[in-house]
Amino acid sequence: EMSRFGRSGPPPIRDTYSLLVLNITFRTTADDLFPLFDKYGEVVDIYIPRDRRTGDSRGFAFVRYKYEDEAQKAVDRLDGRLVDGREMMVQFAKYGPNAERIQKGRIMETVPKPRGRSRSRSPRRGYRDDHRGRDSRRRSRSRSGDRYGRDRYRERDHHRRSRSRSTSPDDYKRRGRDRYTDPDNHCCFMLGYIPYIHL
DNA sequence: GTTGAGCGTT
Repeated sequence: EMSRFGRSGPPPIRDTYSLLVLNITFRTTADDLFPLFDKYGEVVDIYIPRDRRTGDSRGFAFVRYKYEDEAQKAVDRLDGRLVDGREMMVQFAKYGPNAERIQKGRIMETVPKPRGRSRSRSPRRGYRDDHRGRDSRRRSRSRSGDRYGRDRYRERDHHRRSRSRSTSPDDYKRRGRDRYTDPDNHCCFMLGYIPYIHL
């Protein structure tokens, strides 16, 4: 919901190349980063981890590219770059969202090898559909720029909503519930007796 | 209105 590129969640993390961007300001957003990184290739996602409670940036970001050479170029050109008064560090990520080890910003294939039969059937993994050509890539890049604009608006909207969110009477009711007299908690009551049952 | 090593998403 925050700063997404596609419309249905983040793109699949496989077959993308993740860069870890360190030392950015706590107020630096994906909007600030996108134009910088977009210069060097097709950015498929930018994610800035935030504090779950406050929503504050944790001061770093993940920028994902579709192609390795473009990601590499971004590292070469953007590492050490001054952004909003701080020198950001750009490097290939080493761990995935679920702590998978990744190489060159890409998740290592954990796909079990089809042992034995029918080996070289499908195209090899290094395969890139470059047959689309440079032009289609340029065009899809501008389209993602448009989507990006919408997301940017939605991000602000989301921000407004969460700021204006206040404690409702329902919250007080929920909080005031006594867990020993609340009918909804009878199960917990009974569970407390289970250790004393001998069977 | 503050902070500063680090590896991520309903």
